[in-house]
Amino acid sequence: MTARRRYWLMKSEPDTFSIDDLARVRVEPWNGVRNYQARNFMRDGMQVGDGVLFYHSSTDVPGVVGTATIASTAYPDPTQFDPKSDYHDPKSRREEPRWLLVDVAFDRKLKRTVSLDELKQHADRLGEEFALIRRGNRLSILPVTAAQWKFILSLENPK
DNA sequence: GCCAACGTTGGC
DNA sequence: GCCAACGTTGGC
Repeated sequence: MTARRRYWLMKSEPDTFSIDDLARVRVEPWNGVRNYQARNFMRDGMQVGDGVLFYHSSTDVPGVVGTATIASTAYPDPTQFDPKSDYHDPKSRREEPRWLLVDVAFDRKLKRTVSLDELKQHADRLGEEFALIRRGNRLSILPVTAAQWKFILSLENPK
């Protein structure tokens, strides 16, 4: 039985891990997520084969820069147990890991950045409830509908 | 660098 | 279980 393909948006700071980094390594364990809502999306929502909009945050022009594919279901994030890691969580126990990750595989880099600014200009098409374009949104993983996915990628090609 | 938004922590 | 203080995210 195959679940219908779902779509997600995943943020990354390009100084830390960019779309070019993903293009180089091809598959990356998406470690460091320390937010329960984002974790739950990985744990309860993601399936192998789901589509990912790769988003650059905290940069000159924040926006969608590429696509990727979910390459594993969720499993424990090893960095939570590493005292030397920035992502170390001393309260997490191996018998009951608090934080999970999924593997993300490179798909392609967009021909240009579809900027946050542009997405905001199309709020009517994306829907007011689309969390990315709402003020104060800090969630690093968000669900995207099939219609949003299609529309955002259509913006890649200028008219 | 500033600051609004908002999730988390901890005292009560 | 409330909520103030604190820390982090992320756009600008």
